[in-house]
Amino acid sequence: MQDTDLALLIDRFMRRIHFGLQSKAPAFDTARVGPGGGIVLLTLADMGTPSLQDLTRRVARDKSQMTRTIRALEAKGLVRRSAAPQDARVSLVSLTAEGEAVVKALQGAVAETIGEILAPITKAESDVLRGLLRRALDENT
Amino acid sequence: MQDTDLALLIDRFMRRIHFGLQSKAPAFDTARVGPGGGIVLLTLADMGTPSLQDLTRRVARDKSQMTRTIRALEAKGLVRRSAAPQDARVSLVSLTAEGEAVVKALQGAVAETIGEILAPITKAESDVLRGLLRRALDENT
DNA sequence: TACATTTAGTGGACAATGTCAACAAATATC
DNA sequence: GATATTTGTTGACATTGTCCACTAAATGTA
Repeated sequence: MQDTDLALLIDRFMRRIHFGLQSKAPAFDTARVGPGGGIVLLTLADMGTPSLQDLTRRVARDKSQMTRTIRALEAKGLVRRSAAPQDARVSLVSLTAEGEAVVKALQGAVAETIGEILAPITKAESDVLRGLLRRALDENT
Repeated sequence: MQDTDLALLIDRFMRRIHFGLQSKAPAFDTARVGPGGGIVLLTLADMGTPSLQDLTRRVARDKSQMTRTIRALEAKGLVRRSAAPQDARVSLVSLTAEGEAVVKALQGAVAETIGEILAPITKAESDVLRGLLRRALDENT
């Protein structure tokens, strides 16, 4: 089955990124943010000030997990929470100045790692790759 | 940073697959093989009879983790180990008949899930996607 | 042959993450 | 106003990841 292959490829890509970042750890270990925290920080940089729930949906993790991840990031001063004006249930999450600095370092390390992985294909092709993934993932739900 | 986006997209894709499969669980829960076991089984179907080490490298997991995963699959009768003729250290892993049956069910579920995720793009485009990923991941190391 | 070195796999211990269910508070619905 | 739904929190537990030490077999080297 061809589609099965795609799943394995995606998994391998994920692990490659993981290992690549790990090997660069000393260079970007700005605040002992693990993989989980890193994904949340990068996503936050992309979303601005989402509610905890929107953030949870975007990264496709469990609510409870997100509560704990955010609390850890907050304790490190990288993230800030504020109550939503119109709805006292929701809490809005955003990066602090310190958090943004960590994000910059993270982005550098991730970009470098991705660059290494994508070395066999051209820049134009990697643009195609990104475009296809974005269309597939953004458009449904 | 654009490349950072790609990392987040890959992560989201991975999670999508995960959730998609989970929602189909009753249909393919042939032997209570978790995500970890599933990846190993699918990879085995692709590799034939690799050494434990080759398998470990391919799925990019830790040796010790692989030892345990294989043992669990073996206990379920899905996988078989044999000593390598020329080198008594290495143990070769392969699917049993029962294992192949489970793989077939898995492949069906995975293909269905991937199909749903890739709905927004055409078949030709998904071929391009797979081709690019394969070239990026297969060619280096 | 005798020895050190490398390689393949195993096992233990612990951290991080995933998952599920129960829960309080705020809001929406009727 | 009574009830249901949504948002986030907490607890408990399973799965997975990671690191390190260790055995046994193979390889290299004197």
